[in-house]
Amino acid sequence: MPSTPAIDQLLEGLNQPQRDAVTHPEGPLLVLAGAGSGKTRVLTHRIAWLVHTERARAGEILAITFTNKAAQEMRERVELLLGRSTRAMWVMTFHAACARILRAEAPRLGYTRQYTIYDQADARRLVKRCLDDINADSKRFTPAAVLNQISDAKNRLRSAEDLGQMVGGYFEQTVAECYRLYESELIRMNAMDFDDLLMRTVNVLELFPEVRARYAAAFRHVLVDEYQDTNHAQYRLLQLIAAEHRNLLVVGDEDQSVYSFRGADIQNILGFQDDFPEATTIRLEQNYRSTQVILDAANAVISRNRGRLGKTLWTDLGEGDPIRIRELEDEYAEGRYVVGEIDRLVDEGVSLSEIVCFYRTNAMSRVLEDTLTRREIPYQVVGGTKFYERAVVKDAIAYLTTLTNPQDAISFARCVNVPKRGIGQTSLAKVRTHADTVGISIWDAAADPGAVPGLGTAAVRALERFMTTMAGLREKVRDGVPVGDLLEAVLHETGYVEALEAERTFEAQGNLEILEQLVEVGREFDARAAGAEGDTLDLFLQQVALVADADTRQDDEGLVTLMTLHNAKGLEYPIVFMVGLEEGVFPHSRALDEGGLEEERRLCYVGITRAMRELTMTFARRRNVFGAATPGLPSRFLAEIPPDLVDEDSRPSSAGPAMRATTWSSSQSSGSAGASTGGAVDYRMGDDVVHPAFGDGVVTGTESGGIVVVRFAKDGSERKLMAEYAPLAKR
DNA sequence: CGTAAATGTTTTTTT
DNA sequence: AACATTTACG
Repeated sequence: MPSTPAIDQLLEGLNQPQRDAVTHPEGPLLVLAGAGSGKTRVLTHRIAWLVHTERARAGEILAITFTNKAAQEMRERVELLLGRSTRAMWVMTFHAACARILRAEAPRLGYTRQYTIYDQADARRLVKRCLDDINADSKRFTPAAVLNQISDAKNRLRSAEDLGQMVGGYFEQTVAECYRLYESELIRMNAMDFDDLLMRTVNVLELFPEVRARYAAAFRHVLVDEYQDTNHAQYRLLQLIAAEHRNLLVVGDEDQSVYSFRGADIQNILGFQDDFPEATTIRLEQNYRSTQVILDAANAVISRNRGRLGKTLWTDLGEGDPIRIRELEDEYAEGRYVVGEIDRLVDEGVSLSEIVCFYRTNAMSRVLEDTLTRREIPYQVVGGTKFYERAVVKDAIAYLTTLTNPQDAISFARCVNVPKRGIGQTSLAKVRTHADTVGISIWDAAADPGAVPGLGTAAVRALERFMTTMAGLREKVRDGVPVGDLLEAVLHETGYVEALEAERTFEAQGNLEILEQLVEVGREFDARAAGAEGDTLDLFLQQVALVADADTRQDDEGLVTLMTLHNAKGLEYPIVFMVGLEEGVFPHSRALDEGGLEEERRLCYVGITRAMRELTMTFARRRNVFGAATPGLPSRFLAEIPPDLVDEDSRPSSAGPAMRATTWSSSQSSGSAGASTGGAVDYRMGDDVVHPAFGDGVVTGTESGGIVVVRFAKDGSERKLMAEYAPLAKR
């Protein structure tokens, strides 16, 4: 029997709970998977098992992952297990699945199949325009903040009307008004933002029962990874699709929920048993990744959180090395320390690809990058300025978008005068107004520039030339020219490449190389999509719009990896550095303001549990924030790690107080922490002081850890300074 | 209309 | 400090 050994193979090496999850017969299943407990294995083996035992055909499986990269990896692993293609399987992110459903169903909502997907920058630009249109006070209503509010509403499946009807003050009503206009603008331009992809899919499924029935029947088995990070729209989507077969398998860990700012609702995983009373729950608590010391530290930190389902990780990998905590002078010393350690590790035979450095915010990567570059250590940054967010790439994409979606005024505006063609803001505004008044698309208005009132003859001629070029390119789109060739044609016929070449700068050269990469991406897409139907350009644009920075990570390269803690989820590295463990940085001050301490702690838990063998955490006494030196105290998370797990000796920074890992939490209460610095001055409320940068001030308070609060006369600002280190003097 | 200077904004995290 | 947007001027 050929099937028996294969099934054995599928279950081989799995522990009992993993095996139970993989062979779960039918019905809802909740897998609470601690960090490093092999949840990806469970998911891949489960899918393979379903197909292999003919409980589902490939096309009946919908598997949701958090990133495109994870989807791709999952697909590859399932293919390896099954030994056959998984093309019919839906293995993708929520957003990609929704985009795909909407490509088929969006016409029911008044969109065309060629709808544009706006990224956050596009969306913000549009919100800004809407705010201007409704004359909102630009001081109180920043586009980013309002877009956040709109995004929150959409993630809760609330329409602009819903929001307007809810009682609320002036602020809420203005947001609702902006939302209403923003929404009608999106529809007019045949565009959706990221949140729309989810909400519109839910709309389609709710409004058209026959559509819902079709997808609900099609997906016999639905599997969801990182369930703790789903928001309400995603939750509702799963209910609509999975309520029938009830074969919903969700895998998650409430301790790793770190996306509440994106609307993720931890209640989704905490309440799964209430939603599906017949659900089975399986816990995976054996960790196959980290040493016991690392797990003990992680367990100790996360145990401070409330409202957990509760689980304790264990391993049989042995104790391992203690966690190293290091105090550095500033972020440069921190960078030098980390890079020095990397050097040492490399000498010991460690591969660069085994090393990762995590930080709280993207901006913190720069110092590390500089230091690595100086020491000539190759590295990769995951996140930061993403390929598809580079201005040149967005320009090129805007051209393609304009060609396929002529209603998209944002993309049109982006490319119409790049390179410079003499069609500036004033002319563009006239065209736009004309289009709005007559009720035609911006493309149609521009196609007949003579009819636009008040447009100068030079602008008319420029527009005519531009539109002739674009019309020619549109012919190519109609003829089904491959994406790679089309991109090439666009870049040359519009004069884009020539303009860059004429610049003759180092930067322009780099941009040209980036564009070559983009053309290459197009060609690769063509190669893979060969034989598909005619509208490959739309598919390409859809795919490009949903690429995330986490997807750009490379493995098996001789590169050190740098990334934010948020990007770290789901990954593991033998050697982990966590930098910037300072109050205000991590936990981030803004998160603290919003009551997000527990989420910050979960983020810390995620970081710690990425480490397999060695974990080093650093903090700096001084850090430049917004270009100004800011004193820092060790993060409270450091004090939450039991002292006996920490290596306390060999402080790299000779200067400064000899704070021990075990003592900094207690020493914070004494006014002059650390003691050993000479000349520590006691400040009292009301003392007149002077600061070289901020000028004269008066002490308005003192806080634990040797912090004085000073109000400065010059700008009336109140600042917290560390009495010991700040260049502050009594008068 | 385009350039350069001034001004404002940003840094929390992302599909 | 870095970058985007707005303003002033040629």
